[in-house]
Amino acid sequence: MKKGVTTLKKLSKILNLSVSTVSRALNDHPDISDETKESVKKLAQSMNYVPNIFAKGFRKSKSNILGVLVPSITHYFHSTILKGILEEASMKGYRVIISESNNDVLQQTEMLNTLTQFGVDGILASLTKKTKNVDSILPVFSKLPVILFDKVSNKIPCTRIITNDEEAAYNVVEHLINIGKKRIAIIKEREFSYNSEKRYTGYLKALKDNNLEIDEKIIISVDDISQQQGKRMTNILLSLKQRPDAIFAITDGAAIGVIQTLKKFNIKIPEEIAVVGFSNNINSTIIEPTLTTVDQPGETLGKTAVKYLIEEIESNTDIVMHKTIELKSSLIIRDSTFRAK
Amino acid sequence: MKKGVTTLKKLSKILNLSVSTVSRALNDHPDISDETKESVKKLAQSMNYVPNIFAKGFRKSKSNILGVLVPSITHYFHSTILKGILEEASMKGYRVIISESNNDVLQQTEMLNTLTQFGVDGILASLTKKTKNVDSILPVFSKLPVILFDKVSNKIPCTRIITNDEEAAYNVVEHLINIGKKRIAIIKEREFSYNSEKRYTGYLKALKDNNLEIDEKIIISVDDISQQQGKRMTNILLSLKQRPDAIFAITDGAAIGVIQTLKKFNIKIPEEIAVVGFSNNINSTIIEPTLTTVDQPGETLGKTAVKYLIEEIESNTDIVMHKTIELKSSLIIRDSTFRAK
DNA sequence: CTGAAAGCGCTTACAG
DNA sequence: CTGAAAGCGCTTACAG
Repeated sequence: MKKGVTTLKKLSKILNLSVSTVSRALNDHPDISDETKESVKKLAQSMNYVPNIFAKGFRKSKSNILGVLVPSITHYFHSTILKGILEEASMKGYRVIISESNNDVLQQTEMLNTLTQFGVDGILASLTKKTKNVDSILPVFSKLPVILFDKVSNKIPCTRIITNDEEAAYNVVEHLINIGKKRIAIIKEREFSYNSEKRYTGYLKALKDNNLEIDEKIIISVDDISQQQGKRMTNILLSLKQRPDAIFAITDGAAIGVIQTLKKFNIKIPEEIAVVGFSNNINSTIIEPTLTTVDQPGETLGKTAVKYLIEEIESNTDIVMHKTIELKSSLIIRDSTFRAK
Repeated sequence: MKKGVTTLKKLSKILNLSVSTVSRALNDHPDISDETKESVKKLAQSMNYVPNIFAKGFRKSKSNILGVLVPSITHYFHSTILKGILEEASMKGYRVIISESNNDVLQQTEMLNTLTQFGVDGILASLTKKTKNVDSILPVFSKLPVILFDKVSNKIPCTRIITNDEEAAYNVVEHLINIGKKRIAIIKEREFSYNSEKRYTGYLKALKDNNLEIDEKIIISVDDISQQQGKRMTNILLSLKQRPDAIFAITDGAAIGVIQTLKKFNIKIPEEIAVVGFSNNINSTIIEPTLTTVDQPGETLGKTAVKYLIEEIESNTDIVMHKTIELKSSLIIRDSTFRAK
């Protein structure tokens, strides 16, 4: 530690007050006279007094640091969530430690443990896709407040902040029906993906509500959804006797692969086959035709998650009601389903 | 603090040893017998002992936390740098606090100060483009180790980690010359942007070395480089009597705007006008034609920055040699300059 | 309205 | 090889 650092002790000596009084004055304790407060604060200011965060944290066993765990920081949607988290946290006087699980279950467990032992006041986590077994991370949830966002699990008792994937997918399919499509394929993830399942449920529901046939042949599940897989699965769909007239890919990345393959075969988008993605990545306006997709409110999601987490941290009761907050996302219609003339 | 937490005191009581011995055993102090060490470690393990990071940090006035400041976390290149930072830091036993300046000079100063007072051991920062006056952030650099990366300033005495922008730009221009281009335009930022200036210097040098005319009319400077500006500036370039036969945009975003505008006017890329960007964003493979660009080693840059920062933090001398580390980036040739048949 | 004192959990110079 | 004790900078119950 640099010498010359201003401490309560130094201030108290100069002012001929006790350390306790100085501490209380700085913390606006009601017992202290306005006069004293003023003189203390003035001196503190002029001497650039900054409380030692570690002494403080140590004393109160509170760090004012939030831990955040995401699968990958370069994932665009997650980076917008992080933006919201940073902003809200900083407004509330909290700092944010970020870690990545790299979509690896082992790393995820390790990171959660390290965050915990690093003394964060609470954790905001988005799980890896492959998180089937939650046993190894469950203990963390009983040690400190943890809130899950986006990639959540319903095997874990905690507050969850998500977007209305089911409804959004329902709207996607209704939009496709509205533009005259009748044979709507979906490219989704095979299993364990909470979000994919929700979107699939919305898809099924919309088909049923509109009395459209549900055909297993155009319901495609892949292990790891990606642009590559989008391409590959489109080839499969095109090889069917009865081709679909629309393809709903569960992610923008896959939807872009779909478009690229359709273009390769000179299939007219959206006239022959319409395409919809999910997430409104930057890419979705670069691809031609521009991609109809679902815009998810990343920043708002991040901010909301922070609000609920801090509420839990600062609440005095031990009984916490776990809520599931669903934020509205919105359909963005672009050229891949409907071209304005 | 939860009750039931294992502390050194508890361990010492159970083992009938002093707290000091337990502490030393856990820290592998040479004075302690192997026997004692073993039994202490065993018990600590079985009781899930985790050192209180705040007591430790407080005691040693070291937090093992690095502060990172970037203009925007959603910026793709920076998010890859962050990935590298997180990985390297976690390997070295450090955690990372991330903040954004939102490209705002005031927020930048504030964030640097907060990081400092939050007791981070050192800071990694990438400055806002508009950082002309560094007076307000200079004090931070004398308080603790700070390393600048990517968006640096040479008005600040510190270690800098950057990519070889000048050389990379030189290579871009040489590549354009090699494919037969003679009238190469550049779209750059107006001022104060360290990176833009470097790239511009490389551009000028390559033209001179190849005896090509430097024509002010095709050297375009914009305030805030973006896709929009790329479009607008292309319109200007196309309105010239003597059109360029290649456009080098200082960022991928702008280059994409360039391509979109050229396509609007049915100009053949690269035959009539070739286009090059900078950074190798995800977008650069989505746009058609795919974009020739410069790939910058984001993760390596992040890791390197962490290495140098930790070296400074852990060095015992007060005299630190400030270095400037330049990492190699590489030209990625795609369809916007050269189409494989 | 103010102060003296204890204590948060750890490390480490000093002593043996 | 081990222990007693001091102290890091802060907050807060207790006393006046």
